[in-house]
Amino acid sequence: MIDLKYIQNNFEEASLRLQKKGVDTSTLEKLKILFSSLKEANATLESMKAEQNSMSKLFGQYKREGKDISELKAKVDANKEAMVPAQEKARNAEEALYAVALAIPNFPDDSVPNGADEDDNVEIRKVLEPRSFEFKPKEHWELSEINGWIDFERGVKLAKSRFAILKGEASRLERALINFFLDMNRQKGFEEYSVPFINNATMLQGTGQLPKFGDDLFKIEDEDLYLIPTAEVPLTNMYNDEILSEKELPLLMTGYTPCFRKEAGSAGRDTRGIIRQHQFNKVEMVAIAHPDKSDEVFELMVQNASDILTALGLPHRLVELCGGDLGFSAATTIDLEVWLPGQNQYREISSISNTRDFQARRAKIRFKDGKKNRLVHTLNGSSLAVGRTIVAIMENYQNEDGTIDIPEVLHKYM
RNA sequence: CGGGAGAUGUCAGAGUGGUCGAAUGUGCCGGUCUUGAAAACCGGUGAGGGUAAUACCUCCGGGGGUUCGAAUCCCCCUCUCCCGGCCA
Repeated sequence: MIDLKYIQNNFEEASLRLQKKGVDTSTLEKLKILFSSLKEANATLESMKAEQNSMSKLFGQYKREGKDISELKAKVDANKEAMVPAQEKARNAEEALYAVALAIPNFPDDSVPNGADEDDNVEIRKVLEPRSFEFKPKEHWELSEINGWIDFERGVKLAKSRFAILKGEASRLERALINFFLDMNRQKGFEEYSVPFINNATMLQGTGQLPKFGDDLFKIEDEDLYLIPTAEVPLTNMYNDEILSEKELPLLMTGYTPCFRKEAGSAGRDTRGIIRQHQFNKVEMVAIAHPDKSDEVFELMVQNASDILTALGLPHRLVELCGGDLGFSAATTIDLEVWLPGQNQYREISSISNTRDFQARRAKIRFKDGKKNRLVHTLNGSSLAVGRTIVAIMENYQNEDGTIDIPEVLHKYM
């Protein structure tokens, strides 16, 4: 969540910053009004409560002294009755405020480029030269057919569209990749975790998926539980509502999980192949960092993801997202896009974000800074999306007859 | 899924209607003592909101209720532990 006090005290600046992310001033205006009316309602209610408390204390005193309490009781009863509407007002004000506040995205960093959508993203650099083919490279679903790697039809039969089955060598490749990614992350200092794939609503709110993006989540029937859309949710929220000591920062975590997404609003996009599935595997990095150190950690994460692609011999580029393409919780994001010769384009394979204190404020993750408690910075990034890495290997390592070579670094894993 | 017990500050653990944001111990921070450390002794030490700073408000698993007043009484829920069932 964004800092409401900051909005109140620096409205113009806040409004300008959020415009980059497409939030219009009227929404912020509304938020500001709701915030002041909450403060006003609370002030009224609290002074009534204070009065009630002091009268109640007197009550006890009078009784002990054997004094007459009928007059006091009348006063106290009247005040109590008067408190009911004040209470109602304060509760409504709070509800109204959070309904708006929780749906406002994070401030983008000042360094984030302006822009409306992915066309305005800024390429930072390319890594590795795409190989030149003496034949027309095939797309991964064509290669799948030749090698019998992916069973789309039976995946759909088991669940529904956008589910698939990996078979034989493809399945073993997936397992190898997961292990390879985790090992690479561990070498960079990320501690490995195996976490629940189902989390409750509080945690989803902590990282920003709820309440606004509930439509993208698979919910467990009759339970306050959801299938996780990314390991970012459980890893970050491990420290939900905790106060850390400064010396344990930064916490660097990694974990493999399947991810479940409804892909609402993606109808018609990437319907062929396994680029966009309702269930996919991913190895994730999450960091909880001191606010002054989160930029360093961010660099480490970006470099690590890029190094993994390089080790696999996969050409890729780093792209800085513009304001309009930035995710809800992110203050800054760098995407890694891998070269797909079959598609003849770069496609997203990793997304690394610094959310600053946005998630920390929602999830109440703090650290002791001397005597004070301060919000941490949280960061997350894929290292990497497993399914898309398989696609990238298929297309980049294909031979003219459709067979696929396995990258050198993976040999010991298969 | 059925039966029983419980949920209080870092942890342990008192507290059954007002003087309780909460005894005591422990941990942590600071000090005295010491060449230094330990021990001993002294002091400090929960979270959120509010304020210029005080006041002040909220929080004893969560929600509701009784009462002038609730950690304490009542109801619902969640979780933990023990016993049984089921099961990788």
